[in-house]
Amino acid sequence: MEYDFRKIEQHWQEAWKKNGSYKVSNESAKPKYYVLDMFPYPSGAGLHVGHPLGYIASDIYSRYKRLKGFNVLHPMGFDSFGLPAEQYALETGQHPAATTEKNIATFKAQLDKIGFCYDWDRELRTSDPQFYKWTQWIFLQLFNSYFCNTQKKARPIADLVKKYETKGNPHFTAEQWNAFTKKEQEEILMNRRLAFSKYGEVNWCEALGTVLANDEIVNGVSERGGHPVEKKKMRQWYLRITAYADRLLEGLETVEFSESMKEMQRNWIGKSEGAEMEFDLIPGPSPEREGSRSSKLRVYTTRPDTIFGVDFMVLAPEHELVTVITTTGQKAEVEKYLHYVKSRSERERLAEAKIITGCFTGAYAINPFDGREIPIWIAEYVLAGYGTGAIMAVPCGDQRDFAFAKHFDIPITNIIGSHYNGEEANPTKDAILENSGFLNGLLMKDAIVVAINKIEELGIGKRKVNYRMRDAGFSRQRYWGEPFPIIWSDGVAIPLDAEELPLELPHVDTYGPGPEGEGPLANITEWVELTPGGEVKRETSTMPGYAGSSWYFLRYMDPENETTFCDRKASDYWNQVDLYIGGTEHAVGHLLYSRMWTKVLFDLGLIGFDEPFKKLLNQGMIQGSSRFVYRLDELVSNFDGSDKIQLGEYNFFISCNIAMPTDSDFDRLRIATLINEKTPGLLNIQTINNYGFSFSTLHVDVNIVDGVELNIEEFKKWKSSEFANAEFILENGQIYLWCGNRENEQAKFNTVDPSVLCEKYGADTFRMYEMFLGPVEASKPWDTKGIEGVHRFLRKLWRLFNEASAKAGKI
RNA sequence: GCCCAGAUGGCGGAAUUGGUAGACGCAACAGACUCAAAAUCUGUCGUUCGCAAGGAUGUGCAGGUUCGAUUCCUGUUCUGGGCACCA
Repeated sequence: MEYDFRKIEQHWQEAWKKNGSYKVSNESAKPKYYVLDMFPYPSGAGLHVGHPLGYIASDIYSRYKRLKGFNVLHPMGFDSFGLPAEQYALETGQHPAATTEKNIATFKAQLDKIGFCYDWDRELRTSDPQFYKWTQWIFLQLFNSYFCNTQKKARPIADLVKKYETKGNPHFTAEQWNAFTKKEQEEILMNRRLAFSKYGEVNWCEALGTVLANDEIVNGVSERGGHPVEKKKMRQWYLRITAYADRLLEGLETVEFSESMKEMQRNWIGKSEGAEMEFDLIPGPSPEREGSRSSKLRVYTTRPDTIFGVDFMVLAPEHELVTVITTTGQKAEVEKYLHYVKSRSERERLAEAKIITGCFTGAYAINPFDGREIPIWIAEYVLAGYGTGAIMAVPCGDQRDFAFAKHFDIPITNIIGSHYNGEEANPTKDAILENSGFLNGLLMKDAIVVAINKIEELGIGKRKVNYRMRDAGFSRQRYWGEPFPIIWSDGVAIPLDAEELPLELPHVDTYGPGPEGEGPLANITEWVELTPGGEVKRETSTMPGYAGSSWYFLRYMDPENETTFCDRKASDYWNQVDLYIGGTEHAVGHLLYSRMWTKVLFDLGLIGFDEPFKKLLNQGMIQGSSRFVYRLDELVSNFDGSDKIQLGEYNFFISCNIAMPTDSDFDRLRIATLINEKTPGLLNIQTINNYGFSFSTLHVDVNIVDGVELNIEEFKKWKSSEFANAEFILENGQIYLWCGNRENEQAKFNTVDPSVLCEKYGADTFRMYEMFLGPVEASKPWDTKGIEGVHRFLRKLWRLFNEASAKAGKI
């Protein structure tokens, strides 16, 4: 009996649909199991073979658990708000809703071909008003909550107001609070809300016309497109994720994520424990310093044990004390340096991190333990935004301090004896301290605590924990996102009532930015201005891409509910996602945000668990295996390169091993001879050895390649017959191609549409082949060739089974 | 520089409470069917010595523990990923 996969698969896919085989109920006596895929952004390019890897793995596991007697929730939906759709709208004028709708249809058709067991009745889209109604609602919960530092959890802001009204706080009494104007009170409350608004320096990207989050910037340029990013002051919304830093760290102990994933999150949070301490400044003769409010310098250090090794102080150039302490003598010098720093973009600063720059202020600080006078410098390598923006430099123990001291000839004190060799700093904690006053003879590890205790005892500093993570920017100057349910009146943010949700995204005619860097919504005056003249107006930013994805896993549990985001009964039943599968690229973005939202919802008693994902599996990337063809570019004289003959226009394509033999230099004479066979007399064979060839490599569409052999006929037709007149220098009658692994990208012509493979070999072959490539977690190159073997295997299996059944008289 | 993960045939990769290394697939080679090719089927397939039977050797490298190590320990090299003036 023939293995007619088309008939089999079509029959069953129809049967599943007709019978609603994969419809899941929230009422079941069976134990539950929740398997979730990171939902895709429905891009215009459709699915490629890299997408389904995780989906197939989760689908197989869902089916397995179902057969094992579990009630399995295995839904799919679309992360349909986002920048690309808007970019496309800007370019083509089509409404993002329309293109998104079309893209989703393509995705669903492709997914259906692969035979997944999703319960499509639970499908959701983040751009659907019935979905983002609840994204807005949760935003309001964040807005109306604060983080209680005593209970270490979120509580309604009303509790805080009550406390202020009756007891006040260290900065004001209850009476003072009650006497504040509404606006003043709101400003104070804004400092505590979990979703809050403030003027802040944001990463503004001119080219994209939007503000970017820290994790959307790589090496000072935008992750998408590599555009320059600059600092700009704007009123922005933020999520107070830093309040949850400790709980986000602790929570990692309770979940099954890969060690590297946990490590990435820990690095991002960047917790460090140390001490903040104050140094007296030497009162000098400079008249400019008279009347300055502070004569202390506060630094942050994780190594208070090295206090006797401090040879200089460094302030960030932006530090407020810089202008205060600079002496008359150094003033010109410092101003010159500050000017230089300002002229450098973030990008240059990062790129040229190795260049040591700095400037002496002329001022000194006093070491409280030995009275030494310590020169104070300013330098770029100290960041204004971390710690106190000032450090105590210990050159014998810190490499950067060491390099700085060497560069500016600052004498170095050795406090670690033979552990320091004078050649480089040694950051050890295992040395016995010397030249260290009351710490002499102590092991550094032990001295840390001794030093902190002493510092606290003397009242010159205290223990302090620092985090690298900043509060998450939550505003985007964009159209295609959730509108904020916020109205501004006299500078006070007023939340909409829950009954007014969803605040639907209005239609716009143009997607270009509004005035002063605002989003496109700012252009719709009639929507923005709620009173004539705009005294009362709507917030015009929209929420970022991670808003919807921070809680979507809850909505799948109860997708139709019109009265709440997710019924407590449903979330108690389905509880955490038992298995979450997706790519590593969301390690610090999506995963941290959804973990935070979950904790807030838990704190407010809206759900019963505080970690969203119990087990996380990161599927590896399937690298597109790109194919390149060699094209002859030019002939260059060996002697001075002055004599060039351009050959690009002839479109000579050369087989891989002739152009780039692995074991020897290429054979000029042979190539020249072959070329002259095609175009007689083009090259002078006699002098050919005085020349060198140069080649370029072109990406070839992998769909017109059989393994490493080019399909020449198809190639001539490719790209609207751009290479119709090309000449081919063959090897064994073939053009062999060079292979390289690249990311799957349309521009590199290395994407394979899974539907095509399902059509040709069947979904079962395709699914099985993806699993055969190796462990799901590993990254691996895609090679369509091996799929044949899996297909043969299934055919053999089918035949064996049917023959055996026939013999047993069962068929 | 720091952190994490990994290294097994020509290739993707199996195999761990420590017990026959190389499952399954790809590629390659040989055979069957065919006028022929494709498709399909059968067989061989780590390296090495041997006509063969059989032997030696072999899981990045160097050691160690053990009756026995791909598996455990120490050191080391390389590869991939992440972070990086974070005091």
